[in-house]
Amino acid sequence: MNPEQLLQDTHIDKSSYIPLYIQVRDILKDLINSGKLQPGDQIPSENELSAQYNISRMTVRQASQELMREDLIVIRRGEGTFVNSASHTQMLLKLEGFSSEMAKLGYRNHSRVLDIQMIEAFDSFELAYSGLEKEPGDALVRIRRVRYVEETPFAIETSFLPFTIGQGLMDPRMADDASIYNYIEKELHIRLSRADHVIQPGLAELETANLLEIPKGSPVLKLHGTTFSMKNKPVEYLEGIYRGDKYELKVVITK
Amino acid sequence: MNPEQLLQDTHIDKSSYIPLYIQVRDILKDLINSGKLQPGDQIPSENELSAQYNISRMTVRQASQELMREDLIVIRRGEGTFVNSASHTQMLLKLEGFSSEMAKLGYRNHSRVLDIQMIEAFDSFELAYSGLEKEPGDALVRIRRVRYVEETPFAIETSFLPFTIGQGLMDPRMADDASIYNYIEKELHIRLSRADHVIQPGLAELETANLLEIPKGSPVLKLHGTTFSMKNKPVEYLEGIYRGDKYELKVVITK
DNA sequence: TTGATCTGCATGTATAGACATGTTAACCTA
DNA sequence: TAGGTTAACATGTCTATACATGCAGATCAA
Repeated sequence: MNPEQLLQDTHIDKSSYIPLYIQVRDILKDLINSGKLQPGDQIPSENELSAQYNISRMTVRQASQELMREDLIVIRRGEGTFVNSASHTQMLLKLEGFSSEMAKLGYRNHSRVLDIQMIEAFDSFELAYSGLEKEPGDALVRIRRVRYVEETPFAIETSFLPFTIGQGLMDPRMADDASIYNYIEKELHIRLSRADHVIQPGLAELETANLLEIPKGSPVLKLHGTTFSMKNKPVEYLEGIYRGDKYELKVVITK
Repeated sequence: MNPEQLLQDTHIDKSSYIPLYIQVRDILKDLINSGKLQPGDQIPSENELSAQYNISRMTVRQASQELMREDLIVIRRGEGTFVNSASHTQMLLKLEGFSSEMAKLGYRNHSRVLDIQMIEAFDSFELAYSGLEKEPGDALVRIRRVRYVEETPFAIETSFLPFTIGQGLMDPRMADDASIYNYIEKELHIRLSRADHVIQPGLAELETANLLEIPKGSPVLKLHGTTFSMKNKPVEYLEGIYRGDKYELKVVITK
């Protein structure tokens, strides 16, 4: 559908008390929600929209920036603006690395490496769901760590990395407190963009319980998901088990 | 500390390849993280900053808008811009109402009301943490519901509402499928803005397990928190228990 | 003293234009 | 044909300015 058809029944009211950028934002939102714009579709360019409604491009940008923050669209410089295909994602969680967050709050935290191994993809059942998209037999590096705040263990994290990324972490330089994300960003110069994770409740099994120093069967949060680079390549599949009594998910829900 | 002292050692580099608004953003971020600006402190006004660095006010605004989105500052029109006191909030979760979300995915869902009662504040231990800020003895309306997807129960939700808001829900019109949020927004014309929630894992107790049709001791997600109106008044305190096998938290983490 | 009004200052919205930079596809050339 | 260049177009950054609107404190009037 060309821009004229798409926007033909839309209009803005310059005399309205509703800000113009809100009106534009809502027009685009409606087009997406009504299905007239499908995931992946390109949205009329900023110049087209500003011409269509006779408003300045900066005003259009205010609208599209908001939609980008809401994850309804993705904006690609030089290319254009598109309806986000992951628009069924119901929830959005922003966070920083856990270490820096805890450090900011004044807690000392560190990790203890349980083991670092080279394994074959599909050794682990969950890899089938990992998004790492490895062929069977491809090499992966698996790192298992226990994470502590002060002297209390609060999580077990198992990272699966493609061999090209993980090999540098297999040598003895991989000290207990090395940050995998730091290594990927600072040493390999791969910039990370996002992670898709799923969080579920679970019960601590025996080995888990021992490592976390809690009774077997205690409630835990289980997390698994994939971290992606800026180029949208999966760089890590993570499984984490977090103590329910020491770890809670703080959440601010906004409309 | 006056603006001159505060900003005296800061500077921006107009010839840098780093965008000016990023430089300003990071200066302010540093002032906050270093403690030179304390929670509640007022940040130099947009005009002061634009004069200080000899950049346009729109560029300053780009910086402060980002910090606002990161929850580091609060901007109050007519008043000024201040360091956010709740800056320890680590995570941000966006979501829509569950019903509309499930409906969008094609699932039929409904609720069954267990009971609706008028109670006194602090009848429930958790109310002390609820943010409803009621005096002891103030009247509250408590609504307990079991929520179903198709014919399977997936959650028990207990809502505590201030009497002025909840009283309209106590009459028989409160059908099983009435949406509390719909009622508040459509009938009372109170617009909702955000909710602060905490999510933790737990184990299903006997009554819970029976209602959710799962074995006693099964893993569940426990949620509690407060929903706020646009005017920042708490309108609901919610406790929810979600089946771990039917409910998972889908999460997209972004930088 | 109380209440209403005014005023200064803060942020909110909007403009029209300039230049920078990333992406793609068409084109040209060896 | 393969490879490099260019042009068109997209978004990114930035300016200087204007007027609107919200808030708080000062001022004035009953």
